[in-house]
Amino acid sequence: MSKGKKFRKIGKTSFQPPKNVVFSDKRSSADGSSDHEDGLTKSASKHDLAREAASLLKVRATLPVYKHKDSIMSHINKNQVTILIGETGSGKSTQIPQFLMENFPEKTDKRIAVTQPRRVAAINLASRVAQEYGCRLGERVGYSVRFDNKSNARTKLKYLTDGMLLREIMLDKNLSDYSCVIIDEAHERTILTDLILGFLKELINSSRQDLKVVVMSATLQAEKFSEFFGRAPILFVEGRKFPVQRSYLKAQCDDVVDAIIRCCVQLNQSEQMGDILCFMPGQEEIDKAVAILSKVGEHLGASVPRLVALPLYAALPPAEQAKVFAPVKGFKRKVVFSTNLAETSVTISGVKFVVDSGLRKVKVWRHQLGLATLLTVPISKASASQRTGRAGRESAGKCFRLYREQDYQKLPNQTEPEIARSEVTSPILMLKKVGVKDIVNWSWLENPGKQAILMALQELFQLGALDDSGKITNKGQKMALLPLAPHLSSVLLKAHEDGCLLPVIDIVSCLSVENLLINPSPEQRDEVNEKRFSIATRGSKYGDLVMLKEFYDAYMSLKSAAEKDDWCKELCVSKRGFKNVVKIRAQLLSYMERLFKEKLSDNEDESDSFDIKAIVKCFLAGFAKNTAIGMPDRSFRTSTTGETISVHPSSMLFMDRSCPAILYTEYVFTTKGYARNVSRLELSWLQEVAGISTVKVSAR
DNA sequence: GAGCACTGC
Repeated sequence: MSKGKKFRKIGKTSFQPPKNVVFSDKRSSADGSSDHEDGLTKSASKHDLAREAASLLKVRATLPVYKHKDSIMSHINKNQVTILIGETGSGKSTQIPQFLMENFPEKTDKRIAVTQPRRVAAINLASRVAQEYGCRLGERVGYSVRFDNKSNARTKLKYLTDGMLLREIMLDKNLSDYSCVIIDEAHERTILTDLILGFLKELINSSRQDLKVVVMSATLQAEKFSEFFGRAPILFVEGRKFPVQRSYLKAQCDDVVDAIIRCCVQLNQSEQMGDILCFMPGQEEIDKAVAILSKVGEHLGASVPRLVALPLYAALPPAEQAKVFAPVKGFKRKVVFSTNLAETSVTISGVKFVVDSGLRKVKVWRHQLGLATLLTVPISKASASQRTGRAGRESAGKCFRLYREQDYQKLPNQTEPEIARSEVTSPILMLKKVGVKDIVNWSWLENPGKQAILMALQELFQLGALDDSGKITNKGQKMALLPLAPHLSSVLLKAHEDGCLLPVIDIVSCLSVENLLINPSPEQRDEVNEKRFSIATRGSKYGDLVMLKEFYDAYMSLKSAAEKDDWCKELCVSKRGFKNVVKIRAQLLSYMERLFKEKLSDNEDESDSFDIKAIVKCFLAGFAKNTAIGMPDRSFRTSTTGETISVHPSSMLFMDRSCPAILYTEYVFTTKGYARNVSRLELSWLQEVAGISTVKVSAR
């Protein structure tokens, strides 16, 4: 069958989108906080809501998807599964769900789910659609993301993060609440969307033949989704974006930072006003580029705009991130040096020029070694096109690709799906939770491979989540319901068993937050380290897990928000991170109470009295394979493969030379093998929990 | 002896 045949192309539209409709993945700030305005005052009357909706209707009517409503809906109505390819600005994420709502009127008490890979997107889309629909957010139209649920029993249209829908699947594998599930941004191929698609396929072929599924994606990959769902029809709706002129390098460059700086300086002289967005692989290159460009900028003539260099990456404190969104005033040009963060998660207005290094950093899981490697690799064509598109959001733009056209041609079409290069213990525990027996032959959109699956099954067996026949255990059932990686879940369950849940739950909560401890700048480093050591008196000997507990206690002992803020600043700790820790802790505690149907006291006097050995042994239960033994030459060798591993410089134990052995929660290979979140281990502790069973489990 | 890309429950 020819590929063209299956493509039903719907409509063509011209440029000039009204600005306020291009908001599919827009976010106003980078702090990702869940606080937001829904744009409606609480006292807004029904009349006001209706009037606002009516005025928005004019804008909606100009959207490509809206114009082709009838033909799109007739396809969706006729087929159980539809693949909808909608380019940026087509309006698919806001309109299609509303069309479906009109279709499934009051008679059914079921809902429509729309999934998004990111929280902010789910929240923003829901509030926009509530406005268009003319209801208060959380009534007919709502959303549900972790820690923030604005939906009720009457909610018909619910935007959720895909993690949230997966949780719902864990609790009700038939999704009996829903009549229709829309998977948005499917092309991003996150592990969670891939899993949902697999579950949906199984469902519609068994107990839910009435369930309607729409897979929405921004770019191609349509064939893949269509084949997966038994040749579901593919609809294509053009979007509205401005043209972006692309140019390539004539000769290969060997220094990305140098090439990017040259490009920015040249562009600054020859091009009209407009901000620059540079895509770089990581923090190291970005910090370097910012420093160089700031210096170079001092020597620019008065006839060209001043260059304002700004970094952007996830580990950057929110206040620093916020700077990239502020427009620059006067005869100035903003130059943002960003990681992949600006490719999908964040939109910066004012960008007219994109400079693309063609590189990104990816974490690749080596299941045979049980370690993650962080690699700098060339991007895919799809990713290059996405980066380029960032120059055409508001007007025509230009993209400078710092590689040759022939090198572009050699790039893979699509980015490798995340699941193909990740640890699959958590996904497989989810499959086991919903009763999948044959994991290898499950309906994987991308099969992670037999070896990866076997390693994960063995891992889950060792954690006690599966029995020796591969069946999920009672413990495994509980682990699957905890919002944690299986290893951390098993730490928590062990802590409950050993009666030291409270201190361990504090530490696990801290470990659940990325970038909780910010890497201080070289100038601040000694001072900050000294302060951290003075607070973590026991952590300085016993390591990072104990340190996290001491930090948590210190943070909680502060009364006012101002004190907390100062404390965070002094110790270079993320204050948003710690707020999250507190939320996660409360959630974990309530989930544990529900799992064990008992009140787990939260008011006992636990401060200053935790038992370090007991705590570390709980972590040993979850991370038995993550131990290394000290060698006479003061290096460490992993107890599994005997490879050399170093304590990461961010660890409390980096300078320590006295540990007989170490336990760590993460093993990452960058320039060399590094252990992160390191704890001191006495050899006797290790022996007490040794004797790891090595019984093989089958893949069935 | 000196450093991790990005999400989500």
